[in-house]
Formats: sequence, C-alpha cells, structure tokens
Amino acid sequence: MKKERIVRSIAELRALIRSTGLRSTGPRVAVLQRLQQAITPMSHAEIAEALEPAGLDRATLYRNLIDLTDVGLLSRTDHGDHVWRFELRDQAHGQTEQHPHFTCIDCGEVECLPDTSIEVSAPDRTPRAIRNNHFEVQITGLCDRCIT
Amino acid sequence: MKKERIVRSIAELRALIRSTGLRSTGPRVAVLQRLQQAITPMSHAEIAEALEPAGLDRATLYRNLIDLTDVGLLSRTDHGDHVWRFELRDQAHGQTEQHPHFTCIDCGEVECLPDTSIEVSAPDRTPRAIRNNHFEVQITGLCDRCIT
DNA sequence: ATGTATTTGCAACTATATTGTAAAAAGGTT
DNA sequence: AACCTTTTTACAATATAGTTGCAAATACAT
Repeated sequence: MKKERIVRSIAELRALIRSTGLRSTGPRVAVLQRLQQAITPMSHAEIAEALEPAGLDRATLYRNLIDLTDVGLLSRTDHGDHVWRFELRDQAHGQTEQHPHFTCIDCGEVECLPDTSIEVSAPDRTPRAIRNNHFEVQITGLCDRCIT
Repeated sequence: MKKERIVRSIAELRALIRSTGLRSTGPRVAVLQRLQQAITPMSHAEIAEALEPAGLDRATLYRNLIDLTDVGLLSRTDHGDHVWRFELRDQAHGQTEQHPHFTCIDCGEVECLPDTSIEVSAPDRTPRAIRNNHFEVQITGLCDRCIT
C-alpha cells in the first residue's frame, strides 16, 4: 500500500495541463506545483495563503480549482466540516486514487487513511455506486490531539 | 436493524426541550416537529422552507438549530456537498444513533444506510476516535437515479 | 401576578463563493 | 516573428450562507 510521491517538473505540469485541453498558465502551474507537495487535501484559503507571494487573485484561484477539478486533475471534497478541500488526483495509477479521509471536527485537521481501513459491504439496497466501488468515504471525529 | 419511528406529541416535544435546559418555544417545537417527520437529514434552507408558513426568522432558525444541536437533540453534519444538514437524534436508543449517509454528488439527495454496511477496520495508526467507535461516516457518489 | 433570564425578530455584518467584463496572455497559423 | 482567435486573468460587483448586536417579547420560576 506504499504510495510513491510523484513530483513533476514545471514542464511536465504544463504538458499535463495542456493534455486536458486547458491552457497552461502561471496560476494553474502554481496550484498544481503547490498541491503536489501537499500531504493532505488543501482548502482554497490554504492554497491562497501558500501562493500569497505570487499575489494571485482569489476569484482566479476559485475558477482554476474548479476548472482543474472539472478536467479531472483535482478532486474537490468537503470532509464534513464545511470546507472545500482540493487534492491532486494521482495520475500515476491511471485513475482516481481513492482513499478515505479522517477530519477532526474540532481542529479541522485532515488525515488520509489507508484504503484498506474501510470495508463497505453492499447489501441488496445500497446504491449502485457503492456496489461498483465508485464512491468516496469521509470519516469525522475528534483527532488524537483534540480528544484530550 | 429495523428502526421504529418515534412520533412525539407537542407536549412531549415541549418536555423534551425543557429537559435539556432550553426553554420550550414555538420555533423550537416547530423545528423538532418538522424533523421528526423527515426521512433524511434536512438543510437549514429546507427546514426554513418547510416552516415558511410559520414565518420564522432565518437567524432564529440558525440559532435554534445550533442550540438544539448543542444540547444533543439534533446532529449537524456536512455530507460532502457543502450543505449543513440537521437530523433528529433518536432518543429512543438512549443515545446517538449512528448510521452512515450516502449523498449524491449530483442531485444532493441524502440516503441513510444501515449501520451494518460499513466496516471500519482500525489498524495501528488510525485515530483513536475510530478505534473507540466515535466517528461519523459519509459516503459520496452518484445515486442510482443520477448514475444514468 | 411579578421579575429575571432567555429567546425572538429585525438589521447589520462577515465570510465564502460566484459572476461580469475589459484587458492580457496562450498558443495555433501564416 | 507577427498575427489572430479564444481562453484566462484581475479587478470589481454581486450573490449566498451564516453570524452577531440589541431592543422588545416571551418563558417560566417564584
């Protein structure tokens, strides 16, 4: 279950963006570059702060996060705390790499869980998406640090 | 795993509210009354619309949903689509009745899953909350109707 | 019935997210 | 390289969701 971190060069990121039909622009490369260093999904605010030096527009960032999500480079999820978080979809595995996330309802910290940790049984009436393994799992609770 | 729907009279709801230390008011009874008819968690907007005839204030509704959640009568969750949803906690079982929810990423419909359908294994490094069974599970995907 | 603390209803406000648009940039074509 | 068309940016304006302040109204204990 070991996962290798793929770090792409700027040229590779540009090619990746173009391969989706989108144009390769500074803000888009910056977003992908930042997200490929992230160890957990990042919120719009976190990404904006990280790219502060680049001084890029909030609305542009929103639009890019959505565009990159639409073409499948990112995934956008809400982990139960009402914050959108974006994550680079790992192209290395040829497709979406699913793994459950654990989000602390107190401090908001997100933790990626090994995808072996959840077993979803699919009785008769569960949605087909579950039986077909097309779903995402979010778990919320108090993290070890907040549990006190 | 069959769950009986408990329908409380207005007097019972008033007593229930008072038992938490909160005062029994019109808006609060209305909220509980509406939620005990709900078959899935409801958003603030949905509840507001349902109680439209009562003409109650948006801010009051927000405050009441939070207050009722704080005292444990409701649970407030985000099912992955960035909408807060509120659900009556079933007092019949003496405590929180946990069950996973499935939310359609397309139409937003929420479905309650039997709590047998998810098995979360807890290897060494998973958060303690998971090992202690104090967590909520949200699953997102396309519902049968939106899967086309 | 009365008095005090809670709650309501209204308005103002904050934060988050989206949309309009002129100007700038991307990238294909010549 | 210069040109052209479409996409994208950056700024502002706008929407949407949720919160806060406060005077008046209400709940409920005495």
